[in-house]
Amino acid sequence: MRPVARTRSPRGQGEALRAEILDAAEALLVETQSEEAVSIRAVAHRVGVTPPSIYRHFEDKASLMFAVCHRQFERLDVQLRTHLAAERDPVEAVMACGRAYIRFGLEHPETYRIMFMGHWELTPEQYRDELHSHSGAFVTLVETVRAAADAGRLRPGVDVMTASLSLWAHVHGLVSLRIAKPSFPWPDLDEHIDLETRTIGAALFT
Amino acid sequence: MRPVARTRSPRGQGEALRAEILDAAEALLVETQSEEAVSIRAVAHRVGVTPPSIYRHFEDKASLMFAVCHRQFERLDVQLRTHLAAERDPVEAVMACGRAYIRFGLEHPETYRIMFMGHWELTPEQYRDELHSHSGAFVTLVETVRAAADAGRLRPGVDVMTASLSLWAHVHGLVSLRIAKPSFPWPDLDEHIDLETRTIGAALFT
DNA sequence: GTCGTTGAGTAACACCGTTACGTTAGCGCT
DNA sequence: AGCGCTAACGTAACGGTGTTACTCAACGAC
Repeated sequence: MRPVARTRSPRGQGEALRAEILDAAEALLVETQSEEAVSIRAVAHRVGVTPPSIYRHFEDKASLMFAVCHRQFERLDVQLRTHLAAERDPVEAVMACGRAYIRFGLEHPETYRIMFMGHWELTPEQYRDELHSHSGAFVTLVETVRAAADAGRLRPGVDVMTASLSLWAHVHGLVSLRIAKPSFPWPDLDEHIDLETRTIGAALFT
Repeated sequence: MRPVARTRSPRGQGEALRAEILDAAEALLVETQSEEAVSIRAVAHRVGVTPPSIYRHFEDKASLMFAVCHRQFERLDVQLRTHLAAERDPVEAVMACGRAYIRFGLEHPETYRIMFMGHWELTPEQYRDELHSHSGAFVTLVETVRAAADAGRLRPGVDVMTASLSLWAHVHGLVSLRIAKPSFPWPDLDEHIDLETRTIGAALFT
């Protein structure tokens, strides 16, 4: 019945299974693009282990899913900073940041859905991680906006935090709507991205 | 075991139970503000009926949840048109529309979450309803924006559809972020609404 | 009064997350 | 070398979920 032969981890290497579980859960999520397909049992079966063994490494299913998404969002931050470094104009950098964010969200729809549309009963320590998680990307955004502000490109009467929140709301709105309502007659993605970034950009920067 | 006495519906009134189920499901959703609390069994128990009886009136759980949310969103459209009629300035009407949308979303967080953040395997007929559902509110928005455009208040280079999509994305982004991340240090709600509507308003209208 | 149809119940399936508890293997220590 | 403790898992089961096949009862028409 066990699909994958798995030899038990040596004494100190109990953490090895944790990594395998995380990989399996992420692979399952990416393949199926469905949260409910990532059941404890499915993950355990994939790793070649029994369901209860998962609980030695993750407190519950929410913790597991959170860890999976958390890891993917760390990659978002990396991706953001990469696209960011390529731009010289500070406002263009903000826009590149937004475009990269949108692309990431639409390329990982189920991950994005779980992170931003799931409802979590967060434990205090998860709360800290969660804040740090999307804060990673958000802080990157704020820094980029601040750079634009320092260059005097922010419209008068707009402060850094306000601009960042507006950008986040707008960009997240675009991503989550397109994920949630794929049946809607959306404009072409590239045009849509261009349109929205220009709209919000014009409202906030000079 | 049955908590509520329920006499069987007479011959032609089979639809009566459907309404009771809908009411019970909605009440359960509003009270608990939790989708998973609204189980088929919980709804059936509340109505005073056995779980399989639900399936005579709803194809599956998704259909039931959809019907519940659909009904609440019809009320959004009514609410929107009410707030709308109170404004004389066409741009102010758009802003009032946005503010009402935001308030509705934040006052019905779980409903909003299910409608815009759940993932549906929609049947073709549900697809039609779904399109019509949020289209109800969206069409209202488009009409309002068109009125502003007719009054020559739209910024040059911005068409009605573009403006409507931007507004929707921005407003939905604000709502869904505040619902999804209640732990984030958000600004005061009234200030936040005012800020965002002014930002997006300035970008689209004159 | 019979009969068919409509409205609902019974029992069960497969799956889920989760837990209490049993088992095995390896490192440290005497 | 051998004992023992403990880390690393497995077994079995509980309560809950959505869903379905089948059964039953009541009512209206003939």
